[in-house]
Amino acid sequence: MSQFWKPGTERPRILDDEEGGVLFYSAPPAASSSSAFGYASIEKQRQRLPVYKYRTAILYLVESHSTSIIVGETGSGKTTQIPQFAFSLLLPIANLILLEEMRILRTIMSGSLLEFSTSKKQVGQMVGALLLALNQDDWLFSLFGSCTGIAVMYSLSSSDAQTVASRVAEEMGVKLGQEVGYTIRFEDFTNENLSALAAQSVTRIKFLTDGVLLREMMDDPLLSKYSVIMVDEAHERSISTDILLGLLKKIQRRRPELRLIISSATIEAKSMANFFQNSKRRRGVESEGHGMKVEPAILSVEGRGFNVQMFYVEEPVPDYLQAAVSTVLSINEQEPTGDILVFLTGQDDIDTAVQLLTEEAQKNGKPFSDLMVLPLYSGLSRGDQDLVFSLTPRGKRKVVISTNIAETSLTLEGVVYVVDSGFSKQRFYNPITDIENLVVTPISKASARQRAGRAGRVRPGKCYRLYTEEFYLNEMAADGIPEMQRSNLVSCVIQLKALGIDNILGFDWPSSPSPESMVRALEVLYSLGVVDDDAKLTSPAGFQVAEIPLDPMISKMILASNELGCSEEIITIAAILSVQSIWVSVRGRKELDEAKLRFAAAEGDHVTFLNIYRGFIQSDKSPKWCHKNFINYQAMKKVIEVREQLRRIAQRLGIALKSSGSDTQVVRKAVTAGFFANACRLEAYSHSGMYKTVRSSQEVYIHPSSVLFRFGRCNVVPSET
DNA sequence: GAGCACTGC
Repeated sequence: MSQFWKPGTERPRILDDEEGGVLFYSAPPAASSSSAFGYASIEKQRQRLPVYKYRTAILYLVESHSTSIIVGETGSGKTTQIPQFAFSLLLPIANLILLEEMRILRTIMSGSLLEFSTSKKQVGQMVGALLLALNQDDWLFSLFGSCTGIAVMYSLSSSDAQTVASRVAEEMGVKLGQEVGYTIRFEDFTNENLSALAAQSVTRIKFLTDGVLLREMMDDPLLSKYSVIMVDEAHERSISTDILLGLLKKIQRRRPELRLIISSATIEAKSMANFFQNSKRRRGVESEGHGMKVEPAILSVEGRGFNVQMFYVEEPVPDYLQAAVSTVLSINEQEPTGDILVFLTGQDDIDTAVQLLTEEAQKNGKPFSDLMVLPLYSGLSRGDQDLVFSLTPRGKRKVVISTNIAETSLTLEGVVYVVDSGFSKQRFYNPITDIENLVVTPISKASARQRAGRAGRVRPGKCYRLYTEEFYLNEMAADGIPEMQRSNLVSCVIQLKALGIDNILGFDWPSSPSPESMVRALEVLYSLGVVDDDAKLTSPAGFQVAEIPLDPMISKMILASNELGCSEEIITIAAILSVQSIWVSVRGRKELDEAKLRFAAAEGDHVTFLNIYRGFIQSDKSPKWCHKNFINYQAMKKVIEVREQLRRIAQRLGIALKSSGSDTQVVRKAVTAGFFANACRLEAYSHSGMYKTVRSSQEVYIHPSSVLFRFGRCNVVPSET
């Protein structure tokens, strides 16, 4: 069986890192063990992963610390292996725990964060002791005694959760959806039916997205089904990650037996440790009773990437786009084969660079004709994105020009050279004007390292940084600003409210958002009537809005459509608003504009969306129809999915599905009921089409992507009703 | 005349 440390044998050593505070574990490589699950070649692959030789160490840390922070670079194998390690701790319980006990335990553990009482905790310990008695040989099992023992890991994107889950299922030789499963927005591929326990096929390792885990907390605030929770890629610091980290810290106080594994990049590890350290001081004596270390453990696992040689420019470059293009050309001239990945900021830059390089290639003949230049950003159609993953033809060199989608979300094989502009587009939020902006901003050191690492996946690579070494060392921020501090917090605040966290300003965040943003979010929620004078969720509107997995302004619009009798239309609009864009991105704008005109409605974009949706349905959801009309087929498919989900939720909330037919006025009233906070007035005598917001007289203009941009500048925001 | 990247029972 597993090789974790037991009392009486030599204890693994934990060493202080010289750089201060970070603990490294020095472990002799584990002797290769025979696999319990066939698949020899897969087992060999597993053993080659750097994280594999830390197996004993990781098991030891997870047993003896309530929080373990694993610092692992890309390619270390932490995402697929650590859940399996944790699983081996849970396995014996799986065989012993009885159905009836599980049912009791669920009841015991499902109290809310606020209502959890001592007596319940005592029962939990009692059952824990019972399990311990069943396992006299192994003291470790008491640690997990009061749970059903499902290890969880949460992953950043839904496609990650899917691919990682199926990989892990394969490695363990089990069927996906049984012992190993995943849950993402539209797919629940798990088996949590307790009667499946007898058949041993109940899901014990579940991969899910942050959003799903947050939703699960609304029914089960203590996440009582899980005995180990692993938060993967915590350094990315998305809003959901930060909310989760704050909540998990709270849960730890109520469930000292819960084990957290946080996977993070090096630079963030210490601040993460500090965050979890603080909570335990307050907990004090209580945690000692469980025989666990109070301070979080940090373990560092090396990545499997190859060495990447760095190059910097000697002088700052005046134009990173030009610099990127000429760097690509000189790599192509001077360096041996290997694909090139260029990081720029956005679609505009990327299309320009692609055009420049393609022209250059045609102008110069060989060796430039061997270049295969491809753009990569999320707005591309599926087909165009797939080109990037196609094999590079023999004798060709692929040049992928990308946004930071290639930094974390997508991995390209075969890249040997990285050209890093040093910039990315980031969202910034101004709570005073209540406006979110995308701004080209210098990246952080953490991002720069991540980008460079992309060059070392297949063999030693080279990274060309279009900024000076001095800038990197002295001026670049170590980490990016957490999303929480750059965003509108309306959705975030209502989620916390729904979880029973009323003191938003006093919440223990990994990094606090500005009080202005939080106050602004509360203001909006108050004006929507979803929180009351005491900032508590109203009933039923507040609870209903929290139930709908959309921006509260959109949710309010859906509620309003019920009384106005246009819910069919409004859920269509809500579904379209929740996808990125239903238009394909085209370089030549003329055809796109003409296509838009075919659907454009004088009433504005929302009614235009309805026209498009109806057209799509009438075409029998035809991809051809989409292509003809410059509409993104993948996006429309998602609209159908989201709409179906919203329809179900609406029905559950008692919203009658009703169409207003050709009456668009009620539709506009419903839109206004949700979005009145954005109302603005056309300035009299303004020739530039300037509007001012009703709330704060902020200058605003119609966005060029709006149908109203071309249709003349009529004031389309209906007066409040 | 313009859209970094994700997510949601």
